[in-house]
Amino acid sequence: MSDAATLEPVGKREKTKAANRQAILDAARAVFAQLGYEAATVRDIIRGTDLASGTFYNYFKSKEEVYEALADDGARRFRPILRLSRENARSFEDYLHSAFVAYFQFILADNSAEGRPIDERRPHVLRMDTPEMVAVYQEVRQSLEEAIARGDAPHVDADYLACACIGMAQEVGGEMLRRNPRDVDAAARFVTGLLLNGLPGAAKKS
Amino acid sequence: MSDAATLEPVGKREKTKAANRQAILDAARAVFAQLGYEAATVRDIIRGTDLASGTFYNYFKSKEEVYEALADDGARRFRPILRLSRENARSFEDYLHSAFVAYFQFILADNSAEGRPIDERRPHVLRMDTPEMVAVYQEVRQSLEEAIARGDAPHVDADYLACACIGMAQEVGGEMLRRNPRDVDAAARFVTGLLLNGLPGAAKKS
DNA sequence: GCACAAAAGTGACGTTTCGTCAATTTTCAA
DNA sequence: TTGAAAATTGACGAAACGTCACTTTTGTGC
Repeated sequence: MSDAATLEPVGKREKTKAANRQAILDAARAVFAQLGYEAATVRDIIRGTDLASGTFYNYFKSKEEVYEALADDGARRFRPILRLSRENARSFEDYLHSAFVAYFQFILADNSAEGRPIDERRPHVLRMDTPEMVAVYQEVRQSLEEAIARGDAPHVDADYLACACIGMAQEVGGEMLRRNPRDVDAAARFVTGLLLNGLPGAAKKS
Repeated sequence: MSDAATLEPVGKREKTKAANRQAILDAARAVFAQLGYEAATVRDIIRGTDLASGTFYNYFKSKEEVYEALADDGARRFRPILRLSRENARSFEDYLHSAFVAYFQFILADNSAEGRPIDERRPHVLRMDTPEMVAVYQEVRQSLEEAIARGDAPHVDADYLACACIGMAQEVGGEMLRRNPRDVDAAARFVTGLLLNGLPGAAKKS
């Protein structure tokens, strides 16, 4: 019981460093939710921790960089979920559907926290340019490319297709959050149907 | 020749007021393009005009409000173009295609100005919540609803569909701008095909 | 344990930007 | 022409910024 484990933060240095960074991120999440992104200041964030103002700049250059780190965090948590969808899928349709379900559930969970309306919290949009965000994009594109190569999907422009999927996920996901009740599965079925068969595939069954 | 015309700015008051507002917007456009949105300050903007700093606040509450006004402007210019697409369309497919072409050409024109990379200019995303932006959304949704009612399109959830169209237009449009050459028509064909027939409809003709 | 060097934390400080406001100039209409 | 309303001006105090000399904490070699 003494040798294994201790895989990451060993020394006290690294442990507090990781803890401080996380404390700042947590505080930032709370502050953004409460004041909105634009109104929040670096001081507001640091006040939510027991650190001094100067310490903030040991970890991040600015409020923007904190936001990117949060986005990155989200993407990093989402990626393995997405991968699972791919591995467990029995068909291409199944993959698409479960991937969208995963994404919609993800944003649903991320937005169940209290605070002001979702839209005011963020600098308006999950930017597509942080490293982890790009990784998610690549993951999606690669899945699509493989499906095409395997013959599960027609020969389409994989980059455009990935963009289309992400764009739809974002906008339809946002609309889903605005609705009541929030029906993740219905939204996922809509998008999946639209992708596979176009408008006829998205038609309501009535 | 003396009665008609003079529909909008008559008195000198209103004329300079409109001119000042426009001067601020123009300066803001330039400053955002040059410094990026985040780095730009209210002072940077006002320095681009011959007005004093205090005057800025007679017209806008903040940098954010200026950005919204710019987005609003864009939407206001885009709306009639969109309407034309609808009126001149001979079929639903034709409508979709020309609407996407219109949008892609629009963002292409908006981004041919010099400056730093597109992504750094804006607070990341054409927000969907300014009044004119909402109007564009409504315009799209209404077109789709009419097409459905007319029987040109199947019975689908018009709100989700409008969101999907807008999301795809944004992301695919962004990707189109990143490419070289920038082929507006190809992008529009991709999206239209995807909407009408799903993946098979988006397939490359090869 | 002790001592010393490297790393990290602290908060006061000068700087920059903010938003306001009393004073001034411009416009309009009587 | 004149006076009141509207708009502009720039200086000012408040607020946030980012830095840096100094202190505290941690790791290492003796």
